[in-house]
Amino acid sequence: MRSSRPWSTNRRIRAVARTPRRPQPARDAFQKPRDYFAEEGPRMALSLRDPAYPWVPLPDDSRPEQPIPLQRTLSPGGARTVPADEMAPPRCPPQRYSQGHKIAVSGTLGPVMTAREGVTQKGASARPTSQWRLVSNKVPVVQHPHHMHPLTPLITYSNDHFSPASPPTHLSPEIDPKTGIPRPPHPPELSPYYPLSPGAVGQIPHPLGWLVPQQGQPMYSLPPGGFRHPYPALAMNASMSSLVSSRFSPHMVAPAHPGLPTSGIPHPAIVSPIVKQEPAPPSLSPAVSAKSPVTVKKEEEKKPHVKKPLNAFMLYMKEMRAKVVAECTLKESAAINQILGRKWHNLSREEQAKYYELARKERQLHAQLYPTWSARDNYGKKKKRKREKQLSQTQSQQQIQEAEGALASKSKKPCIQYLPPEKPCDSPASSHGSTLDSPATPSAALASPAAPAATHSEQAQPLSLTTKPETRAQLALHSAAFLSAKAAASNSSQMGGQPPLLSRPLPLGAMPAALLTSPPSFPATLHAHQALPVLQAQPLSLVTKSAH
DNA sequence: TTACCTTTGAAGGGC
DNA sequence: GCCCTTCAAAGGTAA
Repeated sequence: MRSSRPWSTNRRIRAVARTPRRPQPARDAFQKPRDYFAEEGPRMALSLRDPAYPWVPLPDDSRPEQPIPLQRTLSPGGARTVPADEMAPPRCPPQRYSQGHKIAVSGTLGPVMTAREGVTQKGASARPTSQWRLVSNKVPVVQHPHHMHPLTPLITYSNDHFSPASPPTHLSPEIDPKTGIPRPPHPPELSPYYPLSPGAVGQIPHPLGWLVPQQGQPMYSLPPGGFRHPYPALAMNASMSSLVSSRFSPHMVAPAHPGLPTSGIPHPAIVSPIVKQEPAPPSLSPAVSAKSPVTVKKEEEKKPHVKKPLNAFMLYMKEMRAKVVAECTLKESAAINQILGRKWHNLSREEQAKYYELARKERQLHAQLYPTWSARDNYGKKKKRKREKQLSQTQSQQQIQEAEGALASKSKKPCIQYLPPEKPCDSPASSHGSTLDSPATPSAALASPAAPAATHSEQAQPLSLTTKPETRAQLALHSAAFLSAKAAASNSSQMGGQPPLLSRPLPLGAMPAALLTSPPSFPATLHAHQALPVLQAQPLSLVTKSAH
């Protein structure tokens, strides 16, 4: 059982995977409220407006995994200037990516991240206790036919991310996001995501009023006593009600017990290959336990697929995807996700905190609705080729070098990076002119990726930039290809007429840095110690990886 | 038809 | 406690 590690612990893990362990700094130095991400019920009342809510003020460069533009320096109080993503829309890659090619960067990661990690782990248990799990049953439900996130309409914050000038297409009640065909207007009093019949729902205050007081208008409702909370000790507050009424709406969850009300509205987090209603989990049935393995397996296949609760970034993606798509006329999720990843990093901590809080509530509610559910339950639901892919990402250095050898053969198809190398979306250049904004990454350390980080302080860790088969020259060419007319015009106009960074010839030696879209955030498919020696002299080590 | 791509975060298990 | 793996969303693309 692990505690949640909300601040990119896994990202750190990805980034510094297989890097030599370094002495960890005192963790108290960067502690944020240790129970901020705790999932105990009483702590849910913690408000974002609570002065005690924000993290212990950290200088931006203390969070190396998140490159923060220089003009978006956070004051100790959390005030910020205009974020980059508010200054310029995402620059859209003019060309689609080439599947099978990837550029990944592992950022310099300092001790702060580890400190946070330790804090979160020590702060509080992030998951329901075993007692919880013993109490309730898995709720058999059916999958909601619509794939729209029910939380999305709820997380409409006041900033521009949540109140775009033009509603995303998927939020528009008039245009079908997939077909583009106008669709009948949706009753304003009902959520566009759930065609709940007016008679089936009542009126409740906006669940996220603590976040968006101006949107405290009723959205959904619960029938009086319609939802029996399985955990009386965890009385739902308004936020909880919001989630219950939306993503984990009891109306969408078939009751685990006959006494519970039924609505017939499927749970959005449930995926079931076949619409079914099982009276009880097979594992709990003695009859089932006596069944043959084949039967059990079949029933296992029939079990509803309770999906994982969305994390903060997923919530953010669902919220912003349509906006990015609208701005970029890009529909490929891989490219969109890259943009969103950058935008995510460019969010202020306050903005991210909203999503972390939402995600925390989602997890909490999910744990309450499915106390017996485990993330492990969904293991194997997806095909295993992905696992093979990930294994290839963590292959040995020798294998990587072999892949690099294959790279040299140039036998692979050209790669088009999704994002333009620099400032593709909103990240302004650093003051030192480098497009790589990695505050905690001294260039000296970058220049010697293979060197132990300790030589440059504990904060320095080598960056590595990995790509799938592609030469650096190809990368340079492809980078230039990012200069679409639209992106160029957009950036030119929004950057005071300055030409886009990539519109200028890019020296080959500068490619690694220029290719960085969100340096510390990229998965560490390869690492510094795996970099080719020839690349270690570069500000960032550029390593290639063969396509699988 | 289905897996892959891409992103970050959470969770679980191994060691 | 660290490290690794898997999955969550999404939609075009490739196999």
